[in-house]
Amino acid sequence: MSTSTAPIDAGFFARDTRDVARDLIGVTLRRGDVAGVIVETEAYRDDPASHWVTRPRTARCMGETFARLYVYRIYGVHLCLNVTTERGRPGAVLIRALAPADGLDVMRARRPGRRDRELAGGPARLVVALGLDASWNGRRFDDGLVWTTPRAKPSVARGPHIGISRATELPWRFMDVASPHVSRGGAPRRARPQAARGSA
DNA sequence: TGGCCGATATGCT
DNA sequence: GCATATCGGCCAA
Repeated sequence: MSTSTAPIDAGFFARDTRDVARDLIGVTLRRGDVAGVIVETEAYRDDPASHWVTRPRTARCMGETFARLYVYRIYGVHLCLNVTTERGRPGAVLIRALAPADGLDVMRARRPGRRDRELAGGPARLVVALGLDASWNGRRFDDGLVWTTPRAKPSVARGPHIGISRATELPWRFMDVASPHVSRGGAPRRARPQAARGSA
């Protein structure tokens, strides 16, 4: 069965980062035979937690490009996948979780001994599940990856950033309310997610 | 040049 | 729930 149709074009990313992060929920991300539905994202622009501020050299692409992959290493071992956004302003969207949709056997081979929910439910996990590495940094978003919009938009909730120590009050984390594949057990505890129609 | 910290994941208490 | 692995980038000296 096909749950996705139209491919995303580069102009999709040349918009307000929060709108891009919200609209990426439900999008299918495919690399070869492996695919997953994006169920959780985070938006970063020029807030104090953004790499545009904390790692200006490596995150230079946030300000100079849109629709390019930004892959960085964290805590020595893990890689995270972002896509740069906005024309003429710094911005990037962190892909935080996928719901596995195709190529489950390949994902299991890449992450042996993991439950299906843990295959791609986390920023570093989905990088492993898709078989990406640091060499993907700087590529065009569609160089080796296919992004397709959902036939029907899922219900999107918003909540605060997680995993960071600054600017945690910004409600720039977006997630599919119906998906059990979001990281950190789903809805945030301290601030309950709210409807995310319209950016703020 | 040294030291500190991080947009994480995992294992142990 | 909390400590820790592990390393590149960044800032202070």
